[in-house]
Amino acid sequence: MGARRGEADEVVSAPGSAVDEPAVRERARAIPEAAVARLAVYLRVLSGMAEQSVTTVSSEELSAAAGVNSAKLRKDLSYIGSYGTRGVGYEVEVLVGQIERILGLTRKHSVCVVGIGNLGHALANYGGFPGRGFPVSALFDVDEDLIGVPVGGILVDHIEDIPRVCAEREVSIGVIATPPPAAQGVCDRLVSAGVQCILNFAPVVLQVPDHVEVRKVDLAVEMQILSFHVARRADEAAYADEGGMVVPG
Amino acid sequence: MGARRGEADEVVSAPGSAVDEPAVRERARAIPEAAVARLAVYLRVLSGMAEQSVTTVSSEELSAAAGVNSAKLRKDLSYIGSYGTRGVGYEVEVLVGQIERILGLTRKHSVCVVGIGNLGHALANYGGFPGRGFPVSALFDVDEDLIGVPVGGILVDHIEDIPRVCAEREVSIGVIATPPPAAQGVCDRLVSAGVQCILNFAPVVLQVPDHVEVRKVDLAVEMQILSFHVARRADEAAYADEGGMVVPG
DNA sequence: TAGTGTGAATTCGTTCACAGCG
DNA sequence: CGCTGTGAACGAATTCACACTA
Repeated sequence: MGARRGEADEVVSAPGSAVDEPAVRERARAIPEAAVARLAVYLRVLSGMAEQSVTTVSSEELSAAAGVNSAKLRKDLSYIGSYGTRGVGYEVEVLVGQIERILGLTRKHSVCVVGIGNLGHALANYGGFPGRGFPVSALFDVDEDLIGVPVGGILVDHIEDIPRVCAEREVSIGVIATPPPAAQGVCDRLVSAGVQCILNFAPVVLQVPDHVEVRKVDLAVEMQILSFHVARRADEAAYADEGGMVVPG
Repeated sequence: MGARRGEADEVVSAPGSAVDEPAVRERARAIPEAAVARLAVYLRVLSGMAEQSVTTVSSEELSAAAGVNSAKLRKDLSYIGSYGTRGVGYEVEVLVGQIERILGLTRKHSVCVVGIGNLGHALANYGGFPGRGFPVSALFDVDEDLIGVPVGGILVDHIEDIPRVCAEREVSIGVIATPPPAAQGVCDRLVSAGVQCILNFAPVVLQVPDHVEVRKVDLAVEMQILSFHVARRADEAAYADEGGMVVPG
């Protein structure tokens, strides 16, 4: 904390005129995280449509395919500019391009995977991560039997070499797929190697400096949230059985 | 939609007096989703503490370990009742028990995994899902070469048998790890088999009836969110270089 | 006319700040 | 006295509803 808190001139009208690259800076900061996640989903749906030679979509169609309501979709798209045509809809190609630009997908992001167990293997074998643009360019483990072995076409290096290898291959995203006890140590190495974005599959809360972005994928948490819903349903059912629920007209 | 929208008497004061099981029903519905996800994290941290024979924690300690601030932690815990001691903190064992109860972890939830590729294998081999309480009791695929083969101790069945097998083994959570084109079909089968909770690893937006709960784990989306942050950082750096940033006092 | 783009209203979640209790 | 538990203030995200325009 300190130098943060942008001067961001409120997101006012008059957006996408002539300019191309500039003016995006202020904009980018203003997009809510939740909207960014959805933009990625819209992008996938739109890519599918493009493949099927669909050229135009309305907010209604696109939102249905993406599983959100149309107001939310339009609001989300408005964060990135005005690329629709009133009375008509959006050009698929244009939206794909604009979302890719905002998400920074016009540039490649080298990825490394640390921890080549079951999951690490699965990740390495995706070979060029989901949706491409994310080439896996380094793999790490501690197991001596794995060092130097190719997995998904990449040789596994030792965890000690994270700083050197990550620097050489300009890794910008680190994926942690180690057992829990190893995760924080690996994370520290990645951070000192200059990696600023981390995707963590280990069920551990990572401690990182402010400038590092961590996203986590936590199986146990997901399962437990589902469990909560199962339980809630059971409670409601029991409640209804007791005569507590009013049957609607 | 219709019979929803609880009568929930506002969550007012005077909570955990004598009653034990009842009164929780109204309560459960009132816990924000975001808080449920965090409760799962607190549970893990607390379990770790219990293993190390820690008997008491303050909101300050626990929140630091869980990576949230203490106000949020206390608010989250207040949703499940008043189990702390003012001036002291919380008893680890008590909190573990209460969170497990709220998350429905006192009951086992049978899980099936559909799609036994790289990821499916990894999931099946966790054998009894993260944090236990989630025994994997069925596996499915379409590949004839896999049917009848044991993976992680369970025989793989054909996708056509989802309804029968899921009913027999009382599966309450379905995990989809198939290629994208197969996901919706599998989802439909799970739903018609009575599975009400689904964890979806396929990069597809599933369409399900209202009463089914879907959580998704979407690698591509996670990577793209990180990409967005990389891009934002780059923009900010460029902006600062241009002399646009005011160096704070 | 059909459908975008967006202020305004609303809902939801977080943080503050302090009363109350052990 | 210290720490919990929580109303109240705040802020972020969603939804509404309609002016606007191709």
